[in-house]
Amino acid sequence: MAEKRAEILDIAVTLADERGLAAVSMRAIAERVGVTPMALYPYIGNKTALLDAMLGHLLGQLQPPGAEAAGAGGAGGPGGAAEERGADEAGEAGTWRERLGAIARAARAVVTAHPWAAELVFARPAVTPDSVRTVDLLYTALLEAGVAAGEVPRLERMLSTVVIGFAASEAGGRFGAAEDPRGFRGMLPDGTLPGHAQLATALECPVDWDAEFEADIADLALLIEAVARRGAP
Amino acid sequence: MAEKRAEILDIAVTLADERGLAAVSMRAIAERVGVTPMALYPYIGNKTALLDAMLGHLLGQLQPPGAEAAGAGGAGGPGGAAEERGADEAGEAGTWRERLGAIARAARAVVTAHPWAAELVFARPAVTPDSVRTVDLLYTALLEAGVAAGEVPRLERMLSTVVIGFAASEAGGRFGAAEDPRGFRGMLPDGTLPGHAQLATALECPVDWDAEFEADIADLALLIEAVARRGAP
DNA sequence: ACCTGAACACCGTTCAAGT
DNA sequence: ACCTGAACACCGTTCAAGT
Repeated sequence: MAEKRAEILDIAVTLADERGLAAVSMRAIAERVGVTPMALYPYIGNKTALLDAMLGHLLGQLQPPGAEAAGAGGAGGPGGAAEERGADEAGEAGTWRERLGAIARAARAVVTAHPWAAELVFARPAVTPDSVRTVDLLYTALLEAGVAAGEVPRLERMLSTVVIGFAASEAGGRFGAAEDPRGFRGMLPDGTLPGHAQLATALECPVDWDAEFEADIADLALLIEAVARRGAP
Repeated sequence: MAEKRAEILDIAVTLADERGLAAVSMRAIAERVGVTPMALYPYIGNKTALLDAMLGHLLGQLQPPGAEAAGAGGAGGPGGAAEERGADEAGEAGTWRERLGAIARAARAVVTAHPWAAELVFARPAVTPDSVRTVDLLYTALLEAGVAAGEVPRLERMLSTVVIGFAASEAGGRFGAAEDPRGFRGMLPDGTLPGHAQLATALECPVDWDAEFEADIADLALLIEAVARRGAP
């Protein structure tokens, strides 16, 4: 009963990894399962519920070691290495800075391994047990950093937004070929881009996205310390 | 020739505003235009190009006054009030803090007025002339704040990510009913959520999202100042 | 209890014809 | 130059049958 659901979910995730979210259709899943599309419905409800479950399946892998009990679908699947590295780093040891960094890196690694997740994550509240547990780890880290209780939930949302948004921008293409607007310089009505002009040399070298992510994490930690210093608002 | 394209785009945007992005089909647009679906292709290319153009149409309204020349589609459309308020605030006057805040509020207002934009914005680089101009305003503001040139593009991306991510989370539902996890407390394997427990009172009151957005903007300004103080890395 | 098959109301897009 | 109509290869989902 539950194994069949897990099998369907596993096949759906594999399909998304291989051919993108657009290729995840009831008909395509059914073909791989070896069954009629309609036979899927008792197990997954409908298409929206399937997408929810696929995202939940992924978020479950963001947890620190010890949290993942039995079950959780067929062993492995593609991209498993990145997830496990991420999950290992997201444990409860270390300073709040290390733990926040580990969770952030794990989240980015999951989206890198499963880019289709970026298309789903902004449309669903973090209400699964796995998500709530990750949020709890962030709450604990922020409290330990000295952030006032009244500011913790907001800061958690801002942190998550930066991390998820960064990963989604990478996976989706927003951090694309936009950084060399030289082709536009002449075609603007007023003809000038003063900011770009002042940054000409800085905009010429290609971006190291790993380094940028680390710099963003470091700056967020800086912000958290500043908020902690100022105390309750 | 160009008027027909503008008419098609306007109808597509109106359709998305009224019934969501999923309702924007070639067939539905064609019906409102009063034409066969195939008659649209010479004007818009294909579905992906249509979505690109729809987003571009919106981003054009994020510009400060003076930037919008003639053209730019049919006058008005639904939600015009919010956009115009946003556009008015995003001008070039004031301190860098005021200008950053104005651009951020304008961007959020656009997504609030057209929630479907949130589904598109992470998947497309900011390469249209309108987008590049907005990025240039952010560059200029960051330079004025004293941020080192080598850090400006990264900080611009982080800023945009927070603002776009916040708006997308609101519009998409990520900032949903997740803030009351009391129902989950008992169903977790280890049974405890220490972070949530410490925040019990803070998590009980409903969130004022306008205030949260303003607090996020203020904190980003704080971070910009800290980065400016530390100078080049 | 579990699955199938036909059907319904949709998609985006191609291609040959029309005027 | 601009548009139509039929067709192709898809969708998610309902519903009545099958075993």
